[in-house]
Amino acid sequence: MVADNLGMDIDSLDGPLGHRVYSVLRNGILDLTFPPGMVLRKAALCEQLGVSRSPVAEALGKLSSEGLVDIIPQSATRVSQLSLGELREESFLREAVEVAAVAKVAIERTDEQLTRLSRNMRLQALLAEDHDYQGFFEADVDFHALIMEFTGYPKVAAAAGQLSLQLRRARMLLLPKEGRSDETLQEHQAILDAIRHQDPVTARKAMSAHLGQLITRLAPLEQQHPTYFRST
Amino acid sequence: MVADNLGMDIDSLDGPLGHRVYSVLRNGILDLTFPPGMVLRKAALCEQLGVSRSPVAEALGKLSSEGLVDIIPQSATRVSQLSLGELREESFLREAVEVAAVAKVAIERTDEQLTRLSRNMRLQALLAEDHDYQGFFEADVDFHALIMEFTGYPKVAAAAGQLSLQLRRARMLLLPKEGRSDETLQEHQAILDAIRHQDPVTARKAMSAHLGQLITRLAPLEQQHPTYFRST
DNA sequence: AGGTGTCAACTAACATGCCAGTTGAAGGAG
DNA sequence: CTCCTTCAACTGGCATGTTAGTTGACACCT
Repeated sequence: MVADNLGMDIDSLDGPLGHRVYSVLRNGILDLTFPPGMVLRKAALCEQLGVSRSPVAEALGKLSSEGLVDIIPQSATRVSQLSLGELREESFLREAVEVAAVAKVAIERTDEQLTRLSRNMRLQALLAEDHDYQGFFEADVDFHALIMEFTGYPKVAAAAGQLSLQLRRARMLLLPKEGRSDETLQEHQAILDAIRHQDPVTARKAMSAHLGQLITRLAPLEQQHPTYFRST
Repeated sequence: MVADNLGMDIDSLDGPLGHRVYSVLRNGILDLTFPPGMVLRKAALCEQLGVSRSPVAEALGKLSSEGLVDIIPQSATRVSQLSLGELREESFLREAVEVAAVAKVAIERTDEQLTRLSRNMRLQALLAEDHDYQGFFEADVDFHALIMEFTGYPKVAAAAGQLSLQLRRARMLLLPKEGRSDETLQEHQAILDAIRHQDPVTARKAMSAHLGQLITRLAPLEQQHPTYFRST
C-alpha cells in the first residue's frame, strides 16, 4: 500500500486527459514526491489516476523527452536520477539565457515592470524574515520568471523553465537548510537596482554572479543524497 | 495521390518504432518536404509508413511539444507555420547560448579542436567556390555544431539544436539565392581566429555579429512566402 | 557451494475498436 | 440572395487486447 493521494487530478480542468496526468506526474517529480530513481509502474499509475494506459504512456513519453524520466525499453521506467555533470550543463544554459534576458530587460523596462519586480522583492524580504523558506523559494522562482516574462518573448520564458528542470529539482534538496536568504536577497537587490538604472552591463554581472554561486552549493548534495544521483 | 516515398523508414534501424516515424516526420518537416501549414492525416501516414496509429500518435505528440506541428484537438494536426516573432525569439535564444558557448570554447580549446574547425573552414571555402549552396549550408551547420560540441556539454549542444528548429526551417527558404557565402565565410573566419588566439571577448563579439545578421535576412521571407507564415 | 542455464512473470510497445468533438457543406428560412 | 440551422463525415483522444523483449529467481549441473 503506497501513498495514493496525489493532491490533484480532475480539478486540473484544462485540456486533454493525457495532458492532465502529465501535469500531475511532472509536479510530483519536481517536488520530489516521486524521488529520483523511483520506478513508475504504468499499471499502478492507471489505477491510482483512474485512467487507462494510453494517456499515461503519452505523459511518460513527454516526460522522457524532457529528461525527467528514464525509460528503459521493454523493461521499466523510472524517475531520472540527478548528475552533477548534467546540473553543470543546465547551470551553464540557464546563465547564458538569463544573463542575455536581464540585459534586454534592463534596457527596455517599463515603470510598471519595475513596480512588479519591486513588489516581489518586498515579498521576498517578508518571507525571509518569517523564515518561510518554502514561500521564499517560490518567490525566488517568481522573481526570475518575471524577468523572463518582461523580455516580451514568451517562448524564451518557457524555454528558460524547460532548460533548468533538473536544477529546480536539485534545489528542492537544499531547501530545508536555507540559511542563505540574506545573501540571495542582496543579490536580487543588485539585479533589481541595475534594472532600475537601466544599466545592462551591471545587470549582466549581477545576474551572472547570482547564478554562478548555485552550482557550488549543489556539489555537496551528491554525497548527502547518494541514492538520488546517478551511480557513475 | 500525394508523394508517397519518404526516402527512409526501416533502414533507420535504431530503437522503437515510434521513434523511427518521429525521425522520418521530423526530417520531412525540417527539409520542407512537408511544407508549413500542410495537414498531416494520421490515417494516411499510417498507410504510407506501414504502421499503426499508436507510434504515429506518439511521434506527433513529440513533434507537437517541440513546436514543429500544431495539433488542434478533435480536429486536425498540421505542420506549424512560421512567424517572424517566433523566429526573433529563437534568434535571441540561439545567440545567448552560442555566444556563451564560443567564449568557453575560446578559453579551453585544444589544438586538436582547432584543427577540426580549420578543416571545416577549408571545406566551406571549397563548397562556396563551387557554388554548392546545399553543401555549404550543411558545412555551416556543422561549424556551429562543432563549437557546441567543444564545450564538453553534450546537453548544451542538443539544446542549441532544439532551440533553433524554426530558424533552421526558415533558412531552408533562403537557400536558393545564397549570394552571401563570402560574407558568411569571413564571419566564420573571424570567429575561428578569436578561438585560435584564445580571446573570448572577441569571440563573443564575432559570434554575436554573425548571428545577428540572420534575422534581418529572414524578415523579407514573410512577404515572399505568405502561405508559410502565420496569418496574424 | 558456486556458477550456469532455463523458465515464468513482468514490462513497455504495438495494433485496433470505440467515442466525442469539430467542421464544412448543404438545404431551408427570411 | 444572404444568413442561419442542421447534419453527416472526418478528426483526434481514449480504452483495451495482443505481442515481444527483459529480468530475476529457481533449479540443475559441475
